[in-house]
Amino acid sequence: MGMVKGRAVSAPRASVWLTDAAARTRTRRSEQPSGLDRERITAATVRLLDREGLARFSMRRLAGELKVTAMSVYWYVDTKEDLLELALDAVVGELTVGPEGLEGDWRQRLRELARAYRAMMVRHPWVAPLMGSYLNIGPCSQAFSRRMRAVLHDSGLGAKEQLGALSAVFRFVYGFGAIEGNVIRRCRAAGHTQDEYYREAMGSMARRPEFVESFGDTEELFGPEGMGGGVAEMRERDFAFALDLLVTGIEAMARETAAT
Amino acid sequence: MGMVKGRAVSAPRASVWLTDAAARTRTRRSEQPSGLDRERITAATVRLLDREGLARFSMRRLAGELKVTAMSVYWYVDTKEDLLELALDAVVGELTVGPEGLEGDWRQRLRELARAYRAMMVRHPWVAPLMGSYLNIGPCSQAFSRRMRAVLHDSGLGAKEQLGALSAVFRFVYGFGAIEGNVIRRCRAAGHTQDEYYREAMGSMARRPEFVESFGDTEELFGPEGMGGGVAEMRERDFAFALDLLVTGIEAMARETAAT
DNA sequence: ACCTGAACACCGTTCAAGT
DNA sequence: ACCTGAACACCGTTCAAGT
Repeated sequence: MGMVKGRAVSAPRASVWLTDAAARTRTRRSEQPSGLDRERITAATVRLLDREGLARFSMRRLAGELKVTAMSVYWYVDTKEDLLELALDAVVGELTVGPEGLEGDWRQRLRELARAYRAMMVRHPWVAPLMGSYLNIGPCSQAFSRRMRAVLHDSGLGAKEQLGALSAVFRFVYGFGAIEGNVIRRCRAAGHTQDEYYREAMGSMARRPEFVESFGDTEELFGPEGMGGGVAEMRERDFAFALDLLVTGIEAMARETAAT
Repeated sequence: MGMVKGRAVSAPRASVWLTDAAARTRTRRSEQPSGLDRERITAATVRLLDREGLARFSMRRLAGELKVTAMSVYWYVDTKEDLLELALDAVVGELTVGPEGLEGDWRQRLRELARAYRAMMVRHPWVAPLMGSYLNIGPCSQAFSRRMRAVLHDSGLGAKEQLGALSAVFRFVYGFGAIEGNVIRRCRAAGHTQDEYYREAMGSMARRPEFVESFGDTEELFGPEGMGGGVAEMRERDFAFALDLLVTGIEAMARETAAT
């Protein structure tokens, strides 16, 4: 318990998922007048975040969406942060592609999981900043992590290396999804397509001598050839390449493990 | 130009760095009464962000730090967003380790650049969320990117692959720095060390049956053996492993390039 | 047990006015 | 050219009160 400017501040919990069971049972136990419960609130949160983005999300707006007073929500959820953590785990729940992922070549399974993760981050551009802000230990996050560990178990890496690779894969995919989700968010805010946005930025840069000096001939890198079929495809190629890099790296490290 | 709830909203610029020269020249042109200019404002912003974090940063607090009215800052900077973008490029400027990085084995140079980048993100835990939010085309960001491209030029990859690898390396290091900077930020907010924080989270999880089921024996993964000398060292190992994975992957892909 | 209204201590930014 | 004060339209959250 600390004091900030005379206001009592209790140390924040690490995560909603670590609150005691009693607090978590604030789910519907009878027919509420408003029909509210945690699930419904979380769903509305996801809907609102998808529609208007993280910056415009507020407890008051959420309450409006639920046709209820802002303060009603606080009966089910302690803070805005907790609510966002719930929303985060909810969309990670979309990644349950089914248990068929448990067989087949580990390379292909890793590619599939990575692609699904990235696709989710692109579908929900507000996920990236949140993912970086929480512990990600909700039930759905854990289920996904378990699947990824199963894949790496089959890679031929040693037990210690599997943990290292798990962390590498996650941060790697996160890095991609975060940047990408962000550009999407910005474009949406500006009301442009990604290609327009990119062209505008490139145009502004080309008109500035420092930038040309720095990038050399920008046409070479970002012109029709370099860009191929637009920004989306360029990023697709980048991601595919990065995935190759990852798989190739794991294979090579696994050979080292096997050799010793 | 759009309308949101009757309020006129002009499409946001892509970046401070893409504003016209006239606007950027709002630097000191004479001795100001308050001694304000962009540089001083940016420096104060970095100081404040380091000390209190992104969440507590506000234009009003910054103004207080500068002993000036909140609105004075707006003479030099259009929006809070612009200011944060300036602060971001300023700390990337810390990465100028000198031109000696231009020779030597590309593997070692890549490792050095990656390590420096990560260290910077750990020094300034507010960088990660911002880095994901802007285009990162300030002069210092570009200088760093140029150095990284020089390194990859020497890796033996083809020209196209070099671009892919550049993106991979950046997103990769970003992923690491973001997660790590975040935990640091949370710990600081809670007034705990990272080890305390980690132990607490682990303790809470161990007391919950679902978690044990999910992670198996948590002691095995996170106990004294798995953790080694604390969280910091565990992350150090993870990062080192990931760096190996990256270098090994690039080497293998370069061999493929050479073979065809 | 659940929901509301009023209030507190904040925000970023605009705008008219001062020097 | 630079800086200020007052004001607008918001925030998250607390707290006492209602049903």
